[in-house]
Amino acid sequence: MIATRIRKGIIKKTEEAQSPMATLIAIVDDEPDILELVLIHLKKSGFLAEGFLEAEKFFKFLEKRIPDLIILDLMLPDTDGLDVCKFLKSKEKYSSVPIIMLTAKAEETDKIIGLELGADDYVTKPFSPKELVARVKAVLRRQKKVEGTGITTVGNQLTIDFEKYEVRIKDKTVDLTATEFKILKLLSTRKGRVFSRDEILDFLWGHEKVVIDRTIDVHIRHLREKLGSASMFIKNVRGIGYKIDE
Amino acid sequence: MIATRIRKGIIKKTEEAQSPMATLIAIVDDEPDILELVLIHLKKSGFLAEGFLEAEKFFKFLEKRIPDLIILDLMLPDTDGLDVCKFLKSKEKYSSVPIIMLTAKAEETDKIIGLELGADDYVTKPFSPKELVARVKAVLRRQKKVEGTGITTVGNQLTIDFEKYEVRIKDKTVDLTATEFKILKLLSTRKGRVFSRDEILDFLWGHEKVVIDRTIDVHIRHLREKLGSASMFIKNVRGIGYKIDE
DNA sequence: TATAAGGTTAATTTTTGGTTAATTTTTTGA
DNA sequence: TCAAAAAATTAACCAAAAATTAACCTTATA
Repeated sequence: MIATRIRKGIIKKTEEAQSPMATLIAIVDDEPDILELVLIHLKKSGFLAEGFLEAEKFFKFLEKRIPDLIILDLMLPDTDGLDVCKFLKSKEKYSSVPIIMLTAKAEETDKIIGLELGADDYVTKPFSPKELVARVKAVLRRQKKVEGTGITTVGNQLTIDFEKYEVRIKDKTVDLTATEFKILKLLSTRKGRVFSRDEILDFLWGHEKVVIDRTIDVHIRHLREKLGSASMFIKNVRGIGYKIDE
Repeated sequence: MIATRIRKGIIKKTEEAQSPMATLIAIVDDEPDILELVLIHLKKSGFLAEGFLEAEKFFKFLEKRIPDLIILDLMLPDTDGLDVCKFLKSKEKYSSVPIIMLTAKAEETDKIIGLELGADDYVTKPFSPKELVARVKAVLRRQKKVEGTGITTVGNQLTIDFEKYEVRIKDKTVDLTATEFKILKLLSTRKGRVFSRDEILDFLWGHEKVVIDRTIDVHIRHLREKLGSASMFIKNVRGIGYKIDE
């Protein structure tokens, strides 16, 4: 009897351990109905979700916890969603948190602006909650968190160890220069997200150093050369910049 | 009485059954929300976790059980987290239990102080629960490796005895200065990990002393000279720092 | 207080790789 | 289908980083 209970206990524990970890999602939207609806659907899908009607309260929340993903309405009453996005991206702490934008208009220009500001995806209103949840999952899947372990993989043949500054392709180590490594790091920590050449340069050298942005092309070339077959994951988005796509 | 015996039995069985995973983690944090969140995530990851809002209760708990890892908020209402850390490290009983510090500010000085006091890692608020869990796993993983002898070997010709402050190359002892030894220790306890010159300097002298980082180059040179053939394991990563690579 | 040991600095040489600019190829839209 | 724009490629140049060397402090100790 006791034995059985012990067994069960163990089995249950194991199952828990294998289940996906709770993912915290923050939603900022000034329309209570929509906020409520989104929250319900996210929670039904097993996410931990927190909603905010004002940017103000959202910022308060941010001081205590960093969510795994942020859903942001472009149109907020107190602040502009784009400004929030810009702010988040400028802070080291939050810069790696993926953002999904909710936009009222499906204008192509908005999309571009969103991409340039660092959003990882955008959903146009009106939207179906199911679609939003699907997008959330897609972005998270792409992301494949690096945190803590300091290791990430791209297309399961390329592994990047941030502590060791080591890159391996199918267990063969590849020598990268510091700059090449940093670019790869930037792109791979936000898979799918497009980075402009200026953004990459800022990441590399900060604002002080002024360098022609064509330089990035050359670094990308070197990277691609060294990565060989795995270079297929580094993609150019014409007119905008570069990204990693698995 | 019977209850006690059953309990004992269960505990023993459980430990046997899931040797790597039945890890007990204690968290001390005065903010109920954060405590709750962390507990949820740790448990979902398969850890046994106990939370404490006050240092007082945590100490009571310590009299009964020694956790495998402690997560400690630097800012506690009744006691200073640093004092708790100092106390734990001073007691033979608890000195080998790894500690992860939660700090409100990302002040560099705090970090160093924490590390000097024996904390194994630190996470700055706000943090993502996932990151914390990943750090916990990383610290535990590291712990396992170091446990036991206190002797490390590099590329099976270089042995380092941390207790005796002794370095041998193929059974011939090598005389190192304290500084050289410390650098070798730092690099060899986290093989492969690249340390910047600043990190090495912080490890050597803390933050008070201000020294030009070129100094490290000279120490490395001396080290390499003394290590002879084994110096091949000390590698420079241009633009980043030094590491040991086997 | 003289001495030795070890840490630091500074100056010089060597090596590496980041930047530029010129050229070719590719993409896109009129 | 053609012209313009953007990206890829290539090689030369040069500046930054590391290695090396020697001289100079600092501190502990006899």
